[in-house]
Amino acid sequence: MLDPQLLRQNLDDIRERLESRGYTLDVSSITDLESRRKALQSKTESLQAERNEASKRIGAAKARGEDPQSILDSVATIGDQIKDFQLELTGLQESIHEIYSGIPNLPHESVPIGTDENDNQEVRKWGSPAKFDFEVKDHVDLGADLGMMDYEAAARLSGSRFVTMRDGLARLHRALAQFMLDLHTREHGYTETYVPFLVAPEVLYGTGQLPKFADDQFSTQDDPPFYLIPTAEVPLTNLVANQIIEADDLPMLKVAHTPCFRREAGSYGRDTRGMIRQHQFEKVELVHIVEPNQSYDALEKLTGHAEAVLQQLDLPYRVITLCTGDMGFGAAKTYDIEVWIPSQNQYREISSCSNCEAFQARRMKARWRNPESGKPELLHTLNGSGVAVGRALVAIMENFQNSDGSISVPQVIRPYMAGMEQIRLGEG
RNA sequence: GGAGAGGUGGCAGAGUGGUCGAAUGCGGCGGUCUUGAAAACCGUUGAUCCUCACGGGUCCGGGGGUUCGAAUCCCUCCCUCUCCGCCA
Repeated sequence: MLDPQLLRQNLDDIRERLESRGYTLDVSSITDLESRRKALQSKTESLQAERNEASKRIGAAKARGEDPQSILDSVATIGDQIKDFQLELTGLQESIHEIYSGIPNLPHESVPIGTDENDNQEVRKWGSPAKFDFEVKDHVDLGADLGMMDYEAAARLSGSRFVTMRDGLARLHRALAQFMLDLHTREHGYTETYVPFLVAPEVLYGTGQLPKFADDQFSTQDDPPFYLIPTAEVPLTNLVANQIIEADDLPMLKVAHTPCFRREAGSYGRDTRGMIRQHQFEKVELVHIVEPNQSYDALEKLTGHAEAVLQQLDLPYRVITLCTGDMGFGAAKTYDIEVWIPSQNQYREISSCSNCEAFQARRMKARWRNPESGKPELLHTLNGSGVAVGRALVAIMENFQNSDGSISVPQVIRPYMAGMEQIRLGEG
């Protein structure tokens, strides 16, 4: 959520800045609602003040043994009036809050203006795609030929966009997550964190998935429902919801390995083949909780930590800055890291690193005590994949495939697989 | 799932209808004393909304009710703890 004060005072300016991300702010209805709210609020509050004052006089009169009847008469109807006003005021405030909750974050000034992914800017490239002297297979064929990856079996259990794996591939998948966790905790200073995979609705509100993106989430039928986390960003970031963090405890760097669940509504027909886009996948997620003036430094560091994973795995990638039109709802600035996928002859997203500034913190009421002011102030939150495990598996399978259909295990992963150097047919 | 106890400021803990946003202690901050520190003593110390400001409103787990007035009474939901049952 944007700062309501800022919003009220700079409506036109903010409308203009949001225009760059393809969002049209309804200035006139906001102006209208706000002016009605303002009038009603001051009217209600002065009535409350009047009642409080009279009630005190009644108490004082009784204490002196006097008859308070005349004061009682004078406030006989005030309670009902207040109730009516409050009802209307609450309604107005809810409408305003609903509108504000649906407004995306303001892009940072360094974000390129653009409408879609074609306007994203490449920041840097690392490594160079390997040259193959044979016809490359995609990970689906590689996995099937090894007998270790079966989409039909998964479909019999759960329908489309699920996978089953066995033997070497299942193990490689697990090893990748272990490797990433160890790298981030041992070398990048993150605290390994275990979190719930089912969360309450207000938790999804805090990070911005609700109310606008309810259709993308899986939920249970309980009342209130539990939501299956679409990313560990949700529970990790919400750990500071409704908290006031001491300056000494910042920055907080958290890492978690979790399954992620997404409906993928609206992506029909996209990436239907293989593991790129699934209803269930695993991800190692990085979250930074920082004081505001550190957040852009933190974004560079966070992105670097995700890149380190790919560098150690020796996977070629590039980093791009998302343009205003391609950014997610809560982000002020986002770097995507894209890994080389040989079968598609292109780079595909494997990590997305965002600075949300105070956007999520305001929704979550996540604050820190600024030593300079002594007052609680909003934190800045950042998140990034470090990295998507399923897509890393795809990238390794395709980039490390050999002409005989076997897959070489990257050096850094071998200790996690009892020294195994290759995954090949008939060997578990 | 059953039975019981309980949710009050950073923490502990009083407060059962009226100047209670809340005693007291601890902690934090400032000061006196000290070469410095500790101890002792004094002072100070919740969050949030509206307002340029003055000032005012709201908050004692959430929601609702009774009342001129609710931390306090009633209803309801949630959570925590203890015991039993079940379970990994």
